[in-house]
Amino acid sequence: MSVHDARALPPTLADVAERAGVSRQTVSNAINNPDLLRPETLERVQDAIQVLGYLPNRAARHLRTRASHLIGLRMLPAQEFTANATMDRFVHALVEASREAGYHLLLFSGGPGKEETTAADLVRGYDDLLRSTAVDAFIVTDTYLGNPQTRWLSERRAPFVAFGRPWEDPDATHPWVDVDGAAGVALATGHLIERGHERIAWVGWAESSFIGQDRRAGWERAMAGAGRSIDGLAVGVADTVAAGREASAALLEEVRPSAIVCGSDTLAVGVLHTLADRGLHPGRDVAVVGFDDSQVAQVVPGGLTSVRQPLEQVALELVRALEALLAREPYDAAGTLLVPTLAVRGSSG
Amino acid sequence: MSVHDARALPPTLADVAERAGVSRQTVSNAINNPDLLRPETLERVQDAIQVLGYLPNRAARHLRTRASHLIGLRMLPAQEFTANATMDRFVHALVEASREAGYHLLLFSGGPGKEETTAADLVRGYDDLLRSTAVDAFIVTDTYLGNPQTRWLSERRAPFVAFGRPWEDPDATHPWVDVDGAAGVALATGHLIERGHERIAWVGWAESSFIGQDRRAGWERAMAGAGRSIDGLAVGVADTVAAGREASAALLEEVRPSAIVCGSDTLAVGVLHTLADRGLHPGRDVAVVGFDDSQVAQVVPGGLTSVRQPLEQVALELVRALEALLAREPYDAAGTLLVPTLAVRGSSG
DNA sequence: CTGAAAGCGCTAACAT
DNA sequence: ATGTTAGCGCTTTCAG
Repeated sequence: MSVHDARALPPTLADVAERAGVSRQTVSNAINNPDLLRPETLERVQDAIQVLGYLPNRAARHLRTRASHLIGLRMLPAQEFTANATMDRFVHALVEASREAGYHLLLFSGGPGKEETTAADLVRGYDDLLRSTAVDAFIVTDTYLGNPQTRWLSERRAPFVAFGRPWEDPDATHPWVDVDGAAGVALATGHLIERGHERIAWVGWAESSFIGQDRRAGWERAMAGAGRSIDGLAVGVADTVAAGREASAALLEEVRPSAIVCGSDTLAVGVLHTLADRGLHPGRDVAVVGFDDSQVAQVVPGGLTSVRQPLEQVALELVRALEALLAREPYDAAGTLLVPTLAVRGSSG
Repeated sequence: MSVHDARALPPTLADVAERAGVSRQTVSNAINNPDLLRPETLERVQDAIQVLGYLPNRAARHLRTRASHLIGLRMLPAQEFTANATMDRFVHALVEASREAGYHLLLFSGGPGKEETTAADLVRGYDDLLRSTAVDAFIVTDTYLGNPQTRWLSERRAPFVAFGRPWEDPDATHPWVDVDGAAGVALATGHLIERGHERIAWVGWAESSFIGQDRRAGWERAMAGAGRSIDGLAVGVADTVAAGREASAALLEEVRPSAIVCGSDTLAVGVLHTLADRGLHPGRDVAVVGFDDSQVAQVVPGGLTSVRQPLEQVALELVRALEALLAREPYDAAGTLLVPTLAVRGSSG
């Protein structure tokens, strides 16, 4: 690979054609339909491509084929710490997954500013990219916020796939991939039951979010499956460290659970604080499990056992769905539900 | 904003021109050189644009103007936790900053795989995007790895700006923005000195990285400025929690510092582990300061005081430099050094 | 199997 | 101040 001055214009099809002694379309065919060429010609063209370091001009190709090979992903402003970390891990996974499919990720941000957030503003970023034909499709991540994006994109018949179930709209027909939160929490709860815990409490979100309900359902299911009562063992609060701390303090006073399953690592960290306050040892005195396997779970003393979302797999499935969608191939499953794993660490014994 | 079927082709210049009763060029001028139009005509054209929901086709514009308005950013695979979190915060900031300048971020990933990492592989992503004219410029973040990117891009005369000083090549002429790690650590150390600490130890990286040396220099400078000896108070280890834990345990045995400044939050977490092991209270018995203001620093019980990089400002400066570069405007300063702040929490008293 | 012609949507350069 | 012409680099007809 020779060092080629980037200010000089890159070689074009015509340059390659001239060097190989063929016409431009033959070069085009060599790239897009190599089977059409006689092997001998093909090799000659490929040599020329190699020597010149030719790569098709994306703008020209995009203009002609109406395919940018770009996927739009909206980055929300920094949020609650656990949610953000998950998103960031997801972006990494997505970059890899889309690369293998020949796509690049185009990042854009929310509305025009924090001040006004009308319905139109909420979809502005999507709308602009769509109308300027900047991306081939979107990957939508914030389906749970109850915002109008998915519906708007559907109505507009814009190609997109979602990370997250269409909770509020069971009739939605777009492809989606989600992680089975209930299964993850059931896994965590089962793990604690196996370890002999009887009174396993739940500290989750107060907001009646679908995700929160889903995760809690996993705890209930596992408890019921083991014939355990859940009376007074559940509490719902805001998703903050302070709330987790207070809620767990009250639980320890009142129902004295031997283990606590949390709806998020944020809440679990709050529980760990409470244990520290009282000189209790996580895992020995009270077992604790979080959700999301954040960095905090990994470095906290002794480690925090946590449910880990298979984001790499989510990314892979999403890109696969997107490819099918853009190729107008029949898409067999509307939605895919992936099962998380449990990262077991000291806090569960 | 009417809901427009995205499968139908978006309106073009010609559509707007027809509706406004002008030529295509006039519409183009209305968008790019509105001053050339008579106010009356301009308004008519703008109305038509509004009604049709017209936005210029990016591929066509890109092809014609040779400007994609895309900035390439390479995402490295997940790394040590602190470094990753910083990168992710930076990406968020960059999305915002570039939006305001009319740019979007194009994410791409490292080499073709983990197996082979030849020199050519290391720049493959950059090379491909450059040759296919996919991006206008790059923002390079991993200048400290000693990899050939910056030099390669320079030789190739590809437009780029760097987050990070050209440590190894003082003759480099590309624009860069960096955070003054030494100043940050000096700030932290000064903070501890103010609080009356005499024996302030340093736990940093063993690897002779420039960044590590820079940060350590800040500690040395502050200590010297206050007339404190640093004899036996510095230790360099790998950037892991375990290493920070062991190093601090040894320090506490041998030189009994009253405060410990760390080269990273990772190391600081290790120090916190050691304190917990010995029943010591961070901030009361031994003060601890980290670097990077990671999420862990924020949620650890009592909180971890930490040096915070002004990444939002870094992003802003980088985009500003990039705009100047692409406009071939004179760039006054080759490099900009920004000063971090200190997020004070319980661990420093 | 290869080549010639047309055109994707836009803007730069030149007419008027 | 507005219109006309040409062409950015590519692929998709359609002929040979």
